[in-house]
Amino acid sequence: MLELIQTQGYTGAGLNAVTEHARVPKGSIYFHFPGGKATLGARAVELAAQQLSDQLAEAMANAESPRDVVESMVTALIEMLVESDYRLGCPVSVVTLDASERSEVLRTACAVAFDSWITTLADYLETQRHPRPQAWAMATTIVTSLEGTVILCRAHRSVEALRDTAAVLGSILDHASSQTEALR
Amino acid sequence: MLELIQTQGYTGAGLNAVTEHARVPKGSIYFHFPGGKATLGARAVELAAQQLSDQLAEAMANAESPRDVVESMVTALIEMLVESDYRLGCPVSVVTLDASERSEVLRTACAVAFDSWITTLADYLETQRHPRPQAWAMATTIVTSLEGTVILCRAHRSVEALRDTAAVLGSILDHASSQTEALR
Amino acid sequence: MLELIQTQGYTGAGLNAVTEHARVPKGSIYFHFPGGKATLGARAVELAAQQLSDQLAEAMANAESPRDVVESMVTALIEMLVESDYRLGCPVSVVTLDASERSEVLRTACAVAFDSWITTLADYLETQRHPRPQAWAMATTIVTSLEGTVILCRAHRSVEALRDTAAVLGSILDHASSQTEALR
Amino acid sequence: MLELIQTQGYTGAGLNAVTEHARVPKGSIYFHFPGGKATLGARAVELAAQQLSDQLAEAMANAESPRDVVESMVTALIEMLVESDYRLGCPVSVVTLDASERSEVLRTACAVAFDSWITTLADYLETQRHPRPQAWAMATTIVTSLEGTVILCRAHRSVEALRDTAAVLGSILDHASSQTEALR
DNA sequence: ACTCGCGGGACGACCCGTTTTT
DNA sequence: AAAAACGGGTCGTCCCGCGAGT
Repeated sequence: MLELIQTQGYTGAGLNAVTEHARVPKGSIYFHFPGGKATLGARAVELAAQQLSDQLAEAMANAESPRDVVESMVTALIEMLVESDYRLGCPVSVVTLDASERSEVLRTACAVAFDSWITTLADYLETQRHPRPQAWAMATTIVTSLEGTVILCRAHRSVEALRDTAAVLGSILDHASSQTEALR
Repeated sequence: MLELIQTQGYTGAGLNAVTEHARVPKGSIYFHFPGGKATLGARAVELAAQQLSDQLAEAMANAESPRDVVESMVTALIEMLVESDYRLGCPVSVVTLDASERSEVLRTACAVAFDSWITTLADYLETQRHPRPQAWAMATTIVTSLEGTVILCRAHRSVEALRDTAAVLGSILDHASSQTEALR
Repeated sequence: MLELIQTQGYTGAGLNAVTEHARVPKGSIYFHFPGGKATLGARAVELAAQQLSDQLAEAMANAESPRDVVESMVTALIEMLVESDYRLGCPVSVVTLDASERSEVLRTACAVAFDSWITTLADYLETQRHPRPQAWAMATTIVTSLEGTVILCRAHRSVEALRDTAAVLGSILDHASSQTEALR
Repeated sequence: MLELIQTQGYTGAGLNAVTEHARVPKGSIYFHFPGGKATLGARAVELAAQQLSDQLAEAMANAESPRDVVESMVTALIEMLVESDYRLGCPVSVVTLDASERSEVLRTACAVAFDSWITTLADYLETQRHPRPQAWAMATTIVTSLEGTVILCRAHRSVEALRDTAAVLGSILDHASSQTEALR
C-alpha cells in the first residue's frame, strides 16, 4: 500500500488496487486490519516511519558530523526520487495532507512518525555538542525542510532544490556548531 | 474548491461537493473548465499561488529585514492553522502529492506556484545583500521548510514547530547576513 | 423494484438487480431518488399503496355488500399468489418487517400505505350501516388478517388459508350487519 | 440470531453480527450448522415456534374461554412491542417474506411453525364446542390476523390496532360460540 | 449560443456467506 | 473447533458527456 499512497495519495490509493498489487483477497484486509482502510493506512505509515528511522540510525552511525548525516539523507532522497522518476515521496506527508482530517488514527500515526524522526535526530545533535533546545528546533527544521523540499522536487521533476537545501542546512549546522565550540 | 482541496486532498475534493459548495450546476463545470477536474484544479492552484504572492509582497514591503519577512509569514501561517483548527494548509503541496502523477497540467501549475514564491523571495534577499546563488538556495529553503513545517503542525495539531523553524530560519538569515557584512 | 422487494425482501433487493432489471444506470438512481435506496423504496411502497387502493375502489364500486368486497379482494390475492407461483406478496409488509427499523422514511411510508387501505375500507363500511368505531376496527381486522394470511399462504404454497379467512371475515361481517339491522 | 432477524430481517441479519452477538467464532457456525445460514435460520425459526407454542399452551391452560386466550396473546404481543420499542415482531413472518423464495428449508420451517400454532389453537377450539372445520378456519384467522396486526403496529409504532383486532376477534368468537350453543 | 438537467457506468470502501487450513 | 483466506456482493459516489431546453 505504501507505494500506492506515495504515487496516488491516500484517497487515490484504492483498496482494489492495494489488494490486487499485494495478491491478497479483499475480504482478508478486514480480518487483518479491523477498521478498514484507516487502520491499514496507519500501519503503512508506521512501517514507513520505521524504515526511515533505520536509515537515519545507519546514517548517524557512519557519520563524522551532523553535516554528514544530512548529506547522506539527501543522497538517499535524491536516489529515491531519481530512481522512481519522481513518483515516490514521503508517504507520511501525503497521509497528513489528505487524510488527517478524516481519521484521527491516521493523523496520530503521522504525528508519531514525524516525532520519531525528530527525536532521533535531536538526540544525536545533543551528542554532537548542540545544547538541548536548539537541538530540537534544529532537528525539526532538518526534517521539515527535507519534507518540503522533496515535495518541491516532485513538482519540478528535478533534485536541484535538495542540493540547495543541503547546502543551507550544512551551513547552519556548522554555524551552530562553531558557536558551541567558541563557548568552551 | 481551494478549501476542499486543503481539507480533503485533491482526489478527495469531489466535484459534487465543489459544485454544491459553489452553488454552480454540475453540468457547467465542463463548459467553463474544458478538461474537467484537472483544469479546475490547476486554476485553483494558480489562484492560491497569486494569493500567497500578494501576501509575500506585502510582508516584504513592511519588513526591515529578511528576518521580519519570515516572521510575518510564520505569523500568517499560525493564524491560518489556528483559526481553521488545523484544517487548512498549503493547497499546492496537496496537489503536488496526490495529483502530480496523474496530470501534467497540475504538476506544472504546482511547480510554477512554488517558483513564483521562491523567485519573489530570492529577488528580495538579493536586495538585502545576499549574493545571487545563496539567495536562491536560501529562498528555496525558506519556502520548503515552511511548507514542511505546516504539514508537521497539522499532524501535531500544534503550531510549536513553526516557532522552532522561524527561530532557526532567523538564525541562518542573521548568520548569512553577518558573513556578507564582514566582507565589506 | 416492487417485484424484487416482494420476492427477495427489501434488504435482498439489491440496487444492482434493480438497475439491471429497469435498464437504468446506477448513477441515475441517485439523481431521481436523492437519499438512495430508502427514498426509492419509499416511492415503491407509495406506488403499491396506490395500486391496491385503486383495486379496492373498484371492488367497492362493484360490490353489493361488504362481504362481496372481501371476496373480490381474496380472489385477487389468490390470483396473484397462484399466477406468481407464490413469489409475490404484499411489499408493504416486507418493507415494514425488514427496513422499518433502519429508515424512518420507509416506516412512515408503510404506515401511510396501511392507513390508506384501512381508511378506504372503514369509510365504505360506514356507508354500509356499520357504526363508526366498529367500522374502523373491522377495517383494520380485514386488512391485517388478509396481510397475515397472504404470508401464511406463501409459507404453505397453498391458498387454502385465504378461503378460511374469507369465510370467517364474511361471517363476522354478516353478524355485525344483522346486529345493526336489528337496532333499527 | 432470532433478535437480529426480528430487527433487521433475515437477509439483514449478517452472520458477522450473529457471531459477534453470540460470542461465537465465525468459523464454528459451519461446524454446528452444516448448510450455513439457512440451517441456522431454520433452527431459529423452530426455536421461535416452540417458544410461542409454550406461551400458547400456558394461555390455554389459564383461560376460561377462547376469548381469554386471544386476550392473553394480545397482551403478550403488546408487551413485546412496547418493551422493545417496536423493534421486535414475529421472526417467522420475516423469514417467510424475505427468504422463503431462496431456501426451501426455511420456507418449510416457517410453514411448520405456523401450522403448529394453528393446530394447537384449533384443537383447543374444538374442546370449546367449535365444530372441526370452523375451528380450523377460526384458528387460522386468529393467527394470521394477529401476525398481520403486529406488522401494522410496528409500522404505526402504536399498539392500538392490536386492541381493535382483539375486539373483533372476541366478537367473532362469541358469535360462533353462541351459534354452537343455540344448536344444543 | 450557451446553460445545465439528466443519463451513464466504473469504481469507491465495506461486508457478505463460505471454504480451506491448522 | 476456530483462525484465516476468499472473492463476489452491498450501497453509494465518482467524474464525465449528451442533448433538450432557454
